[in-house]
Amino acid sequence: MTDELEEKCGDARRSVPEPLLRWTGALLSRASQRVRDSFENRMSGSSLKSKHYGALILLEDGPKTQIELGRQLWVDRTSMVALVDELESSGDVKRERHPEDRRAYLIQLTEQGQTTLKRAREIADEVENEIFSTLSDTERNQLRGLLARLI
Amino acid sequence: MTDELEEKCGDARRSVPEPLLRWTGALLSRASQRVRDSFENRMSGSSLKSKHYGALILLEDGPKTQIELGRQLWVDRTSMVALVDELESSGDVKRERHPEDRRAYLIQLTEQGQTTLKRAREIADEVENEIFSTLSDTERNQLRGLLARLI
DNA sequence: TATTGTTATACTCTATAACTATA
DNA sequence: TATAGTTATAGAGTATAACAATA
Repeated sequence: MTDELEEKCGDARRSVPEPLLRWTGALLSRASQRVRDSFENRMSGSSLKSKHYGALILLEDGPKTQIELGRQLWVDRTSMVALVDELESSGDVKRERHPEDRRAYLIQLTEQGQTTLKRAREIADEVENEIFSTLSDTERNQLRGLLARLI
Repeated sequence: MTDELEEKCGDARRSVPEPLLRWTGALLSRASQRVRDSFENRMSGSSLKSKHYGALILLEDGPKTQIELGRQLWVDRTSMVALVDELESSGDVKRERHPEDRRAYLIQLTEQGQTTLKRAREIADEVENEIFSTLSDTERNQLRGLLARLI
């Protein structure tokens, strides 16, 4: 989003025009965009975008092949190459050969990746606090529960 | 999303990996993507995307300049040109000169645009019925209410 | 001087097709 | 034959900068 638009639409951003309120797709799209923008603004200076954050979260469970990571992130295998390249060049993950399948890599978190993940998680918490500031704790959990059920 | 991925991830799509469930950004992003994909798949054959649908909804209230439409849709004025071009060439809107400001156009729905809007709204209702099938009516309204409050 | 609409342009994101090396 | 990873490439989508006409 341009600064120009950011500035001009500062209010529009927080006020969805009434007719759009009835189209849940619009609500979801704005909410999603707001969270992503806020996260990436707060991470500025770092090259870590929300997709990278998602990858780090999934890798915390243990190493995964690019294909498996892509499946869980809903990212095409050809796009996974660049995603992992970026995480590797920032030092947050490394590619290790899969011991039982020489076609595949196992992507794993480095120590630095664990630090990055920790910081990103703090940022993500700040984002939620900002964006959900109008909701009570009960309502935040309600929202998460409802969203989890429709995916 | 590729057919290949669609096929392979048919389940993954509906099951967000547990660690991602805690990051609301991921939930919102998937839900938003699901609604948009479903809408655009059902509209296939037509060139109407969700942004166009949003524009038609807003124009139902009456004619608007491109800038005003862009503000409400959260679309840059340079991107509005193509968006309105597309709606105009499909015959759903027309550009009329603004009577009080000769720099501006007033974009207005054509009769065909009203028909298109009606059909798109039916599709959107189908999408909501599909995606919210796991939620009761009360829960659907709850979700919409919560989303509306955080935007 | 500022704003509306426009073009040219560039950058990101993501998808397709074709390749390699393995299985 | 099929799969993991890769490359090259092309198509959306969207941003920036600069311009003409008008305010």
